[in-house]
Amino acid sequence: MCGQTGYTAAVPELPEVETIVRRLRARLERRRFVAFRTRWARNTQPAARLVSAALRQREIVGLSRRAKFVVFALNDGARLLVHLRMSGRLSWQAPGGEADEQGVAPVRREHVRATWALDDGGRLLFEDARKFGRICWLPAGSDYWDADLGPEPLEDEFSVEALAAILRRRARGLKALLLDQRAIAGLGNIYTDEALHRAGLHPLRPSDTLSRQQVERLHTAIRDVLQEGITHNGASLDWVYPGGNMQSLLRVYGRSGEPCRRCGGVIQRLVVGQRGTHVCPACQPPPRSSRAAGAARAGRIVRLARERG
DNA sequence: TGAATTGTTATCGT
DNA sequence: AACGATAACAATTC
Repeated sequence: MCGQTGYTAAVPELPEVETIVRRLRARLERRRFVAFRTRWARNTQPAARLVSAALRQREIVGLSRRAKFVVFALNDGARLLVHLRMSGRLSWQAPGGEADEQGVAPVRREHVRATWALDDGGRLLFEDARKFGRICWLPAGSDYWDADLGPEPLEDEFSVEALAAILRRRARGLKALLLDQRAIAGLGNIYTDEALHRAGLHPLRPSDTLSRQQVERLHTAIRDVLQEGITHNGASLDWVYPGGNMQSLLRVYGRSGEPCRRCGGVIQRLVVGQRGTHVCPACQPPPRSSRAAGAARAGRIVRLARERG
């Protein structure tokens, strides 16, 4: 069970996208696109016929991940980006065969929004129940996209110093900052909650108030939880992203009402920036300001209850 | 049945 | 004016 919440979503974050890329790489690298079709034009930029023309006979020279984007590097220097957003999935279909399920949920034909035919007769399918996913073709040399993304947290450039500078530069709640792809690339709701719990930091803690030791703990927590996610092929919480094992290792996400695995306290669910947020109140003490705000809210609720009798 | 889910963008407030 | 917080929105599932 997931506490009081009836529905959870396993939106692909950095470890899930990395896993998808690794699974697809051998199937796609050195293949050529022979056709592209979209059944939901709004998800494709520029217009589908332009993308189709641009991709025809282009070879995929590299498949990689940047933030939560799947990146196809093409032999003319252009790049094709796929962002899965909330419910996107990419699956490979063998020549003349069924989709390569790898033992996971079957392709839902009605949710296939785009297809790429490959020169070996195989096909790449883009399924996306909620239609929030995006397909974007970038001409050679275009880097405006990359410029808006923060550092990759698993790369060497993401040092303790780099994180300290990011935290110091702005005075924001830690959760909002970690979710901001312009600050750090690749974290989503699950791994942000997990990293903050491991670091013993509250999601509302102002980012510019951390001690050096706390910055170090957060740095370690972010890298460890993402690396662990990749090692376990990501977290599978529902039909969106099957095939991973990380869900059984989560310490707070989706565990409201259950005991903290570190201290035994009860995991709580709050809403921070309109996002469901999971904390251990003992391991992640709220900042003074949020404690005061919480007390004021609680007082007001009590008063209202009294007034109503 | 409606609450829950994310990233982007527009708007509000300080 | 600049920046941070907040709301609205896309569409679907259970």
